[in-house]
Amino acid sequence: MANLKLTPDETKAWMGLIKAQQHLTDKVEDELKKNGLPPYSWYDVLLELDKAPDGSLRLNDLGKKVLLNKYNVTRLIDRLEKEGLVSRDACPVDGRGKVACITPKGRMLRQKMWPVYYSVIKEHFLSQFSTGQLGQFIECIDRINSQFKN
Amino acid sequence: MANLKLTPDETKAWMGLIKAQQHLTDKVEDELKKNGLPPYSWYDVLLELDKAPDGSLRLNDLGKKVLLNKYNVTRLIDRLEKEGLVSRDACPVDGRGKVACITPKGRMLRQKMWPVYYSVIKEHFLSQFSTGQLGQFIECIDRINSQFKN
DNA sequence: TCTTATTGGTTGCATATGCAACTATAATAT
DNA sequence: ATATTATAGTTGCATATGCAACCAATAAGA
Repeated sequence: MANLKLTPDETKAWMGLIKAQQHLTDKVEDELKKNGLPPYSWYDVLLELDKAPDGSLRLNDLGKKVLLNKYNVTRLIDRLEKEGLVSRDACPVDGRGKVACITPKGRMLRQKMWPVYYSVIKEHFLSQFSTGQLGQFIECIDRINSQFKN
Repeated sequence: MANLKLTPDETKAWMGLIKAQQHLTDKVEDELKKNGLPPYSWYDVLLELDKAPDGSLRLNDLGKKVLLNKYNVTRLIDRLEKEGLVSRDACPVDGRGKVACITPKGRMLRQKMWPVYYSVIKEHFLSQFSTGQLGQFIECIDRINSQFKN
């Protein structure tokens, strides 16, 4: 059994990350709501679809991109479909599959959400970095994330 | 109206942060579950209470520390109370207030959760930093968080 | 003091999420 | 080909969260 203790710096780094992300995403949700816009999760999938060729992705692949498990993808797509932001079509190459396809209305909503989202990123996140720091930060973050690619 | 564009690096930093934190907290929840332990949110409040003098805090203050709004604090404390991990007492100095007080059972549970939590932090977070980087990282994160201290 | 506004906390109802079971199709094995 | 197993997606039920309304007590104003 190992030491089981974190140094003060280690604690600061970890707790800091948790709280930072919580503050930031709270702020994003807050601003979206204040502007009468849907939650961030909607933006997240609309963006992935918007970027995808043909504006469509299989639910499964979409789930991996936005880090949602399958039942939550199903239901999120339910809601978006109900609002006419995506359509849900049969997958041509796999009889089990479904693809979500972003509609023009969906693309427009994403565009409308972006400025609000953008301003939070700019004001509360990017503004806190000096020029060199951003690169450093990316390096750390990438290392962490690379563990989770598969 | 400004530019509304992020550079590739800015995007990487932001999206990286979001995904990193999502991966890491998913992993924490995962490991806790795998070990038959309650969710992270329980740990978070048990820790704050454990650190507090007398092991107790006003619900309101607790909420600020764990970044939960009041109704969620009420309900989280409901659940912890039901399990005998905290008691909910009247606040001596304010007739409106309530304090949550951690029980011995609560302290023990926190201790039991710690190694599981610790190992995720160690293995998936700290292990990714070279020595100098941690300090850099803290600096960035602190800047971000300092905006939100009221 | 008496009235009004604020604050701390709780609750009902609507929505969102987790879990396990289920259907249908596809991939693998014999 | 047939049987088995795995994968994609959905659904019912239980739990958790958000929102607005609420109660009770303190604080602020006239």
